[in-house]
Amino acid sequence: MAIKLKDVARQSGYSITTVSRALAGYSDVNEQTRRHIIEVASSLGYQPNLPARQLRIRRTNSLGLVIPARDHSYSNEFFSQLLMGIGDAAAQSGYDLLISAQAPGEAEMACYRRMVGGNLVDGVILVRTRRHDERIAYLSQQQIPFMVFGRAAPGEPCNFSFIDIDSQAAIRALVDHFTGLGHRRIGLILPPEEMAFTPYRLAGYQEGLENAGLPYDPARVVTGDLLRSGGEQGARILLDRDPKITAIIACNDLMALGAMRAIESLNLQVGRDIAVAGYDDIPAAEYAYPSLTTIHQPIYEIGQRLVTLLLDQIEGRNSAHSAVFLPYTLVVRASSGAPRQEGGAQPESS
Amino acid sequence: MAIKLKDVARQSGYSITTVSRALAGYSDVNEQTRRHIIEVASSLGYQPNLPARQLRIRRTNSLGLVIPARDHSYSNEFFSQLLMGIGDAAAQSGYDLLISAQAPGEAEMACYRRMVGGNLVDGVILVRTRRHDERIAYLSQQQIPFMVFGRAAPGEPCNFSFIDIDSQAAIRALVDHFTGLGHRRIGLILPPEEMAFTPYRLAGYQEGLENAGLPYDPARVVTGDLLRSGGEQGARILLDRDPKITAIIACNDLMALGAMRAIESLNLQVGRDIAVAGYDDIPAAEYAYPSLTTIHQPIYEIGQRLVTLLLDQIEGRNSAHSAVFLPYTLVVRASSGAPRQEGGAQPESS
DNA sequence: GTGAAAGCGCTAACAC
DNA sequence: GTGTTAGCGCTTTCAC
Repeated sequence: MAIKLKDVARQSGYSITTVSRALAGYSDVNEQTRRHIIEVASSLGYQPNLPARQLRIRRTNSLGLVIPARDHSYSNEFFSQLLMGIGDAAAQSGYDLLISAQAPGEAEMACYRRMVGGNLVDGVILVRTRRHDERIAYLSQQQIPFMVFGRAAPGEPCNFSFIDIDSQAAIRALVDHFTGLGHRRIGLILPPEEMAFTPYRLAGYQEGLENAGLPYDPARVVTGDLLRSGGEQGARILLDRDPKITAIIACNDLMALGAMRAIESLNLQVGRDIAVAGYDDIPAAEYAYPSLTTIHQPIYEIGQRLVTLLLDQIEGRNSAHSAVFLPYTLVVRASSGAPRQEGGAQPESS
Repeated sequence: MAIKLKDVARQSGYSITTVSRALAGYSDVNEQTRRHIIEVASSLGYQPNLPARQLRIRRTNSLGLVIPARDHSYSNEFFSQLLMGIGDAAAQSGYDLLISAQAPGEAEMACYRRMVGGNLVDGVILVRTRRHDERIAYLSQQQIPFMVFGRAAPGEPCNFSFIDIDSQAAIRALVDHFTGLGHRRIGLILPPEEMAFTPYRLAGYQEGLENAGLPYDPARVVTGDLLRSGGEQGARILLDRDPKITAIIACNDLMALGAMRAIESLNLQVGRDIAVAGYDDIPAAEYAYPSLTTIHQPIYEIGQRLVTLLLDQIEGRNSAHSAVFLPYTLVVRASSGAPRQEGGAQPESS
């Protein structure tokens, strides 16, 4: 049997109450007494039973996080980096992480209900907002503190605290970059429809084209599944529709790698024949194909800030909704060369 | 106030006891009654208070995992891959993960004591065994189910359940590979002393040399910190001691990348002037420098199996200690070419 | 097949 | 400063 408060009480000659207060650091305990009690407790190797405490005080000192199960994982690298930021910040403030891997769907919602309704966590971090996000609706309704990475889709109410990157500006910057180099036929591989950030990225693409006086052609835009395979298929479709495309922007790095594979399999050379750009997902940029232009997001830092802001809510330091936007970085590598063919002057026809 | 058993009882007209049993799926409840109770419970949105249940039944349905804090993180990629395997397998069996990020040291031990002694977890997964591992000693003594990735150091008792890779054979295979290509001056960058697997890797290196009839020269061996910087420094030292080295084996991929950087900074070419090999840490091999020869471990699968075996212990399916060895794969890429210089026939002198 | 009651280990009124 | 006591919400004898 484990040592409990009662044992420390008996051994030290004080009551359970006094022992509890002494150990909790309350001020109304004689210093003498406290020292003695602490002494006894540590000599007995006392460890408080945490579920009992949690039941009593309705706090757990843990944060909930539901990550996508592998089969549906859009990008491991992204989540691991985020997780490290969240984990480090949480641990530094004395919080544990309660994690469950679930694919979107009913089991995922049940997981949130269990964590939140079951009093397992003091707050929740939610990643990758979806359109009409059921999870956010649930958390708001439960009035539990939570922080979100990613604002709501355009037109939807965004009455919750979040951190986001201006992905619209980021994609626009990529397009500007390419048009600046003379590219005029630029393809885009979008994330799935249901992701809240997808419309922002499309908007950024359109703005970039407009900046350069280029027309928007829906045939240059496809949707991928955020996996390598999605990028590969997407690039195939784009090049099939228009073999004269000179640059492809994928909305995450994994799809960009897939696009590169497709390009190579067509016996074209990435960076010479066709430029490719990605977006964040592989923060360890050093490992990535050096010919990939990409948008870098400070994912680790985002994880840390999510925790900081969440703890502000939990510990009552700030009740207002916060909307934080972090800066991105355009990382240009070898692949963003000028387009290969007939100059860039003449307007294109569809 | 959240709905509790009492509310469901009142609303359904049955006692708390019966409601509890009906919901728990006990057989001694009238089917009629059960249906009615379940109906009422779900209409009220009942969610059991988990800390209360945990207190009562002394089970939490979660598994503990302490990961290294970033500053001390040897390799994020490695841990994220492992985490995904662990997370998926745990979720599939209805377990959550309780995670804390801690650097080795006193706070780390306190974390284990809190999780285990505080009744927060039903079992623990421990990664990267150390020499005289205090964590393992603690867990054994507490008699809590736990699984370890990595056996004990040679000569130390290994009376706990673990999964491991035969890293001795793996390093030997790398050396065999290089000597087979004609390399005769092969450097080795070892992991830190305190890691339990370090001696196995050194032994594999020595065996490989012996296989080829080459002498073992301690000057060809250095220790790194498992980070990129450690590999860079290590390679510098090795090349400083003997500029004629034609191959370097780093004991993880990150150090291998560091070694490559050092080589390039000396205006040598990896794969032509000097061959480089790594070991596991970056499972997403596709992203890695294509000129890296490496040993691949099935890290995701190891994570899954760790959970499977841990649950066997927790749920009483198997009480015996298990020692599982999983196979590695030698992945040969561009860099393992033949040595650059004066042929491979003459024996080397130190 | 169902209910009354005890108790898991802790914290927090409240009394002294 | 310290002790008595109630009770957090659940499961589980035990009685009927």
